[in-house]
Amino acid sequence: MSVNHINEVIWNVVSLIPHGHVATYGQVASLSGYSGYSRHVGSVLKQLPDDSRLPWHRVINAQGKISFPESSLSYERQRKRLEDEGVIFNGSKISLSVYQWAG
DNA sequence: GTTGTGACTACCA
DNA sequence: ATGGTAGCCACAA
Repeated sequence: MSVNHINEVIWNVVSLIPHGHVATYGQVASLSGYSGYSRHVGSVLKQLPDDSRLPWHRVINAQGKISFPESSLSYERQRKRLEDEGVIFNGSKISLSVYQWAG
């Protein structure tokens, strides 16, 4: 499979994450049909333009946290977007109830 | 071909 | 809970 295809399915899966919900990099990779490509998911999101309409902020790591240092601006940006959607944070971790959205 | 790197994970002490 | 470590896979030097 070409890399183009991988990116396309990843974009598609990310776009399907419902408002107010989140998915892990691993989940996105698996649902895209590319289990084990979690790191690549992060790579794809990193390359998105700032004006992208993709809900990249709904993708978090397996620890239920945002994959940015809490001191960073990126962290603040992602966290604010999630909280604006009603996602609850327990410290730096996200409430478990929002994990189930597919399957 | 090798090495280092990353918005990752699972496992183990 | 937390830090270290070893897999993981694509990509750029």
